Amino acid sequence: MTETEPQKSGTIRDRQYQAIIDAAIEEFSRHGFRATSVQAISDRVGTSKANVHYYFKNKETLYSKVLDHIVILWNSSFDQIRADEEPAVALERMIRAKVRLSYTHASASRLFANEILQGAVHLGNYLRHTQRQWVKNKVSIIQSWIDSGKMDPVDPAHLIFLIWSSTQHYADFETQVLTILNRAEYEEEMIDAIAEFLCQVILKGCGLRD
Amino acid sequence: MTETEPQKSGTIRDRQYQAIIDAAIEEFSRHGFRATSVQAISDRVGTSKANVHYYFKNKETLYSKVLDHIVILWNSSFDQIRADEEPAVALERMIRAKVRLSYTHASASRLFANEILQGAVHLGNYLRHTQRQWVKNKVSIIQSWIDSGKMDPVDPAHLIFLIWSSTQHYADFETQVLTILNRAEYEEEMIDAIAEFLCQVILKGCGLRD
DNA sequence: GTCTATACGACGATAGAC
DNA sequence: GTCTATCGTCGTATAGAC
Repeated sequence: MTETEPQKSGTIRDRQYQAIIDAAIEEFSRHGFRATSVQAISDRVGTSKANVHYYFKNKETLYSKVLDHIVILWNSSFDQIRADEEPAVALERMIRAKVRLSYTHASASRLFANEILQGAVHLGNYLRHTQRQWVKNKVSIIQSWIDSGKMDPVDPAHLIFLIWSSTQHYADFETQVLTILNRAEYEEEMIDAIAEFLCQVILKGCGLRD
Repeated sequence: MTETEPQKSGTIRDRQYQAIIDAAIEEFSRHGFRATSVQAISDRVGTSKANVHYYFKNKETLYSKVLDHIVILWNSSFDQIRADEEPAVALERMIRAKVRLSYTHASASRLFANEILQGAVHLGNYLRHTQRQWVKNKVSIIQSWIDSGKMDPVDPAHLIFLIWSSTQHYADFETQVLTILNRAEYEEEMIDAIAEFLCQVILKGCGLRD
């Protein structure tokens, strides 16, 4: 955190700021940018519409701050896999971390999905620079594992997409998954079972098990 | 098609009706229900807002008609896999069909994703009945393959979710995928490569290859 | 620092002329 | 069957009282 970013505890201002951000994540994640009203956010905080505008000059900047928040979370959570690791170990760690992230930060995941689905208007630069570079880096590591015969020759970029899609699915399509499985909400053991299932199929699918 | 559903060709009424449905799919798929305006739909058709209200009494019923449209498409495209088939053949056919569907009907896929993401308010009944039954049926077929030792013991429901998520990803997260791969749009050969990649990893991951 | 009041545009929807 | 005009509501955003 920098000194320009308010802290959770401290002055009323800082607590209000954080409360608005938290409420905004929930609202934006369910309805996207356009369909979310400042009224809904202020209701959730328990303050007035006008007060939200006092802290954030308009809806756009509030949305941007929320996205910044999530991008920082994403970047810090994306595991740094290294070329000198065993691919089975590194990929399993990556899959398990992403499954947990989808569980602990489901709203953030849905907000991200909403933004991409609608064309990533506000995240274009992040995708083009930060994330493209991140993928490029991981692709070259995976390729080095393939070249040294440690795993099957699979397309590294699509492997990353497969890990992203299969793990995020449980956050983004939570409603569908829970409805079909006839559950009210996820439980710890179900999350572990999902991680175990994905590790089994994906790692074996890359020639890293059995 | 029933006689209550207008045809593509025929009277002006029928052509207009279909044009509005098509435009609505595009708008709703990008922005979801709430953030889509009837104005945007009528602009896309090239008619007036009032005229859309002449064909559909309100936004809600238009949205419902569009969802019906997509559900029918989904149901007719979901391959009927049978217990007496070889699992490798049946699952490969299912994966390839879903990859193609994400390519040829990307907007429909995104609209569906938007609806689930926002809590599936309009699709709750479909998920609870039609789709849950469909999954139940496929789960028992996959389980029979496992019981007869034809494939590894993997959780059948999660296998279906894996196939759904990994294939839909290329439609729903199209913007992210294309940006990271630095492409303007998908090409036929890329779609084939994706299908091949997913078949390789998922089938091998279930003990159905090598 | 928070609240009331309000401006003003866009929205969904309808009525009525043609 | 389509168009213009218009209604009431809700949206974002601001000004000013306290």
